[in-house]
Amino acid sequence: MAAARKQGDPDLSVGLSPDPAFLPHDHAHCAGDVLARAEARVAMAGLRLTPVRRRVLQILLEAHRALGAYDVLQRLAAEGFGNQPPVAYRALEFLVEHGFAHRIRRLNAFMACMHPGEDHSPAFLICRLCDAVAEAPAFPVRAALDRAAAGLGFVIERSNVEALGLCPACKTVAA
Amino acid sequence: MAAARKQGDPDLSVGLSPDPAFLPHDHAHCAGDVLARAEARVAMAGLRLTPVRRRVLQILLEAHRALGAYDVLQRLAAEGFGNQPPVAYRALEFLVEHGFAHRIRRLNAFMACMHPGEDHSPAFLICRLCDAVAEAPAFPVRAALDRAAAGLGFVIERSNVEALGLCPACKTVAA
DNA sequence: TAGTGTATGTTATATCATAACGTGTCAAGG
DNA sequence: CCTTGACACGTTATGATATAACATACACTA
Repeated sequence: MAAARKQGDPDLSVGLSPDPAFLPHDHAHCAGDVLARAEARVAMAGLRLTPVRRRVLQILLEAHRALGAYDVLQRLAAEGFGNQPPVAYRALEFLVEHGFAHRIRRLNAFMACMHPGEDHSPAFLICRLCDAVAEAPAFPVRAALDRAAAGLGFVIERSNVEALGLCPACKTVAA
Repeated sequence: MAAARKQGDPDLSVGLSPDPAFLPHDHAHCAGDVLARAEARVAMAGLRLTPVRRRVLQILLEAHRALGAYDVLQRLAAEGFGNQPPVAYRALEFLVEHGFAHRIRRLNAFMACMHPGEDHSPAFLICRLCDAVAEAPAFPVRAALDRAAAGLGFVIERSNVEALGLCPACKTVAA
């Protein structure tokens, strides 16, 4: 499914391109620059950004919102890559594993990381009306979480913070 | 699947009953008292804790760990309730909706809330080895999250914080 | 009693995800 | 050169999770 729709709704996503970040920003930066930095980081780490993986990252960057694995797969297939689920899942797993993308569990979807290599305890703000997802800086959140975990003797390795609510635009409309 | 196992693993869950909270605690309190308080809260709120819903809550309390919807369903069916997925999903949805249970997305599972009516911005600490889940107090986490969201003009309605790592017991074993 | 709202039971299907295996590619070492 | 081993990709098949849609039952009340 397209992450931005409920099951059963028609897929209006192609050509719509709503901007899912809540504040105006330089979209060119989002795609081009992030991809360039990803290439650099991959080289540094001795990883392989293969054609499928690169293309999946591009797809996520271009969509600029959370996409389901099958959405990604559909686009891959249309370009001559494999058309079976594992192709998409494997590429997505690689990207998530190495911090180039994030998995949004509430939406069963994936989105490109907008700050690869930086910060990295992201919190996701998901609009329940338009399904836009913003990646909020969340160092303080992670710090508080670490303290809570420490109190129970738990060691955190990865954390996922997802908040559901209303983005500025939908908040206004709904009011 | 049982939330405590990977796909394909045999289901050893029946009769095992490992204690998923990381610190010693009064188990009787977990089940009996929590259920009693749930009954009270339901009455206050004008909700209906029907037989299926009550039984699902009991099942979650007894299991004392995260259970998949199909695990719950299996137990319901064995007791003469409906044996189709919606029966379990609807009851679970009710419980989650009203704060009697939580959905652990990383495990595709559900667990009883151990502090119904209190605090309620829980953070879940999930052990990657034994799949035990602890519900950590997370007021500071939620506060930090609210601040981050406010900076983007986003209004949080519900939040879900899940951390993956090692519980005290597994940390020791793995060392 | 008839009507209304809510919950449950059931059928069917949609959606998400992975196991398992074969094939291709490429670089390292013989 | 040519083998070997690691890794990624393509494909088949299936498993696991979740919901739409409709039928039935039950409680309340007008």
